[in-house]
Amino acid sequence: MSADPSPTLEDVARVAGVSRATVSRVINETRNVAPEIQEVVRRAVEATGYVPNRAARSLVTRRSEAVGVVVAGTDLSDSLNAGQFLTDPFFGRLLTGIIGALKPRGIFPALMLAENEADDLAITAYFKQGNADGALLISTYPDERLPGMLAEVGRPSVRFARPARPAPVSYVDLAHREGGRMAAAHLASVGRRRPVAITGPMEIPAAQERQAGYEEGWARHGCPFVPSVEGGFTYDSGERAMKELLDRVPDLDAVFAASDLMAQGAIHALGDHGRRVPEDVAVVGFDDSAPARLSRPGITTIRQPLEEMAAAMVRLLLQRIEDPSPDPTSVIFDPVLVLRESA
Amino acid sequence: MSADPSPTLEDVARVAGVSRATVSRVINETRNVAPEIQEVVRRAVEATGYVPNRAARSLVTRRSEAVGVVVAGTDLSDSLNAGQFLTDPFFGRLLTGIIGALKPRGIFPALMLAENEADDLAITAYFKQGNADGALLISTYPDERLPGMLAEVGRPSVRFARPARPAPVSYVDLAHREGGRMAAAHLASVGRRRPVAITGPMEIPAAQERQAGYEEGWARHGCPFVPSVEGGFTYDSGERAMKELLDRVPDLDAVFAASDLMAQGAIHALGDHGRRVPEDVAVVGFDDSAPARLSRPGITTIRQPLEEMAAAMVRLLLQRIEDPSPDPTSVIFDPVLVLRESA
DNA sequence: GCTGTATGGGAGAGCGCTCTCCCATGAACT
DNA sequence: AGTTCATGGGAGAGCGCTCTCCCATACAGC
Repeated sequence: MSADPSPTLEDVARVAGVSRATVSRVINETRNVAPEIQEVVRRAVEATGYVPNRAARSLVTRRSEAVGVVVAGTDLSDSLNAGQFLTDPFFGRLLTGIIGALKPRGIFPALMLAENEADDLAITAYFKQGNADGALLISTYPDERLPGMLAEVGRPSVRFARPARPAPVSYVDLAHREGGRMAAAHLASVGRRRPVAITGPMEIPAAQERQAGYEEGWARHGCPFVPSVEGGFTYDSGERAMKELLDRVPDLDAVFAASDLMAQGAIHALGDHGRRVPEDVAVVGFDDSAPARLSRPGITTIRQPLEEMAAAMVRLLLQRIEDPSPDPTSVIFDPVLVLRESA
Repeated sequence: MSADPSPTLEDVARVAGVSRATVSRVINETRNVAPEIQEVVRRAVEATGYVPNRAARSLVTRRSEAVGVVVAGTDLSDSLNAGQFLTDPFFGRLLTGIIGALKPRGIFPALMLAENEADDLAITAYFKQGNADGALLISTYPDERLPGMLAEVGRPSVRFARPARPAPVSYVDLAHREGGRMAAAHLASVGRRRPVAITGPMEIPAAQERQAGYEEGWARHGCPFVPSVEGGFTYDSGERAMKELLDRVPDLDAVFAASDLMAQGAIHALGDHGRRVPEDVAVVGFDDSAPARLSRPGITTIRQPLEEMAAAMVRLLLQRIEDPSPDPTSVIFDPVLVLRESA
């Protein structure tokens, strides 16, 4: 039933009665071949069950036709946290988008976790060995070494989110500032006047901009100062931050959390303090992840079009693999307000 | 700074003043080489920044030193569901475990989604091309084609969970029946007497066994009949099933849900009907996923040691890649009861 | 009828490795 | 001293492709 040694180009050529070169040309559509001969070759491929050997092809083309997805972050070191992050709906949506965009090209991405410098080295070596032609970088925290290291070994990369410092990397990002503005505008429109914020880690550009947009939005609505506490995007940090804010601003009536997970934590903390959501306090999250949909009350949130962003990352990367000469570029997407019960 | 064309074995050999073969022997530790010469070669590798070309190596060894992780399920077809599944903490923990176990071997797994027959074909072709030496299969639903197709092209596979029908595949699984028993025993031990169950999809062996164990456990505690409703492991299905059970068994005081997500849905449904958890109704989930930890009340659950199971999958697969001759084998792990507030 | 020019096919080198031979050396026996 | 044998190094084939040449043929233009 199964061919013992896989058939090679040579075998197909013999069956078709042509040369190896001709078969190769038909398969790769690399030069004109007479239609009759194409037909004969196709039939021979069918008959032999031929599938090109990727290693042999890669050896001469110097392309692997593979890409890597690198998940970087400072806090993946224990498996629980890493599980947490891979588990983050944010990541799931992004990954699904990437896989979907790659599928038509017959590419399945290799997944790597970069937790420390040793990993960066191992990953760079992996790329240098020719295992993959380029990288899609997803980090929770600004990690600047990898793009440079990969560029060094001639591998382009595309990052999700703008890097904190300039780096040889294209990126896809959201108009975070606009997202923050939308949150403020919505909260103001439902009559709130005592806003607070739970920000993301402020070393992350996205967190800075969400917050800046939020403050800007409130400034426009006549509220020049917004008390805020920094969180870490996680459930626990949201809960803790909310408690602190309730201490500092007992009469608050609106919360913007820079992630849905933090919003969920905040809502639970509010419940513990006897505040009803949204009657007493309105809460807006960020991301539109599963917790936003599933928890009670459903969380009103700012949605990132992650699937489309993932597709853009793939497009950008494949372009740069095809032609490495142009400088890195970027694409910015618009956020969308999703209304649920919490605000 | 960067070597224009990557240095080859030949280059290293020249620098070291030995033959290509000797350098290869040192790098692969494949035969005795005099210590002094080893040293010289190592220095030359260092000096040239040599990294072996994987394609060239694969071409002759017929090994890619890569493995694929195939995520299969019937309901991944729309990106939302796929995102949902990748997003499932269950999957995140498993994937993290796999990546961790593979890392010491310098292997980064290729991720593939199998949603339909075309995908199965594409995936099989991918393996046949020599892109990966073996597959780790994770399916939510029993999918039997892939192991056979992969075996056909000479690629071993290891499955998470026992296949519904016999297949040429090793597997790693949990003692689900024992898990069900533990749930019943715990609920009985906290004084409950009117148990119900929300099962997983009954075509899945794991769902059958959890339920069988649960019923067996209650039978031992003098409760021969346990009303149950079938769910689909999801939040919504848990919510729906709970409503139905409340209709049918208004005086129920214990619920075993075959997944944490369903348990969460059930708890919300109970809340909607004015039942307090755990005062009025005790709820036990399954998996110990993030929702079990994060939701209020925290869900008492049966934990699967997914990280260790993932490591076992990797071990089994690498063994079978090394030596394909032995028949597929399996490893079964024990569940652990994790106490939280819900029961 | 001769040259110029597309057009399409074949020959063969070579990508960077591994691995099987084969050979040189020296130690350990008879 | 001669033979055997273990040890370690080199030569070179060949893995399955792609791609550059080169050549055969056909056809147009003068």
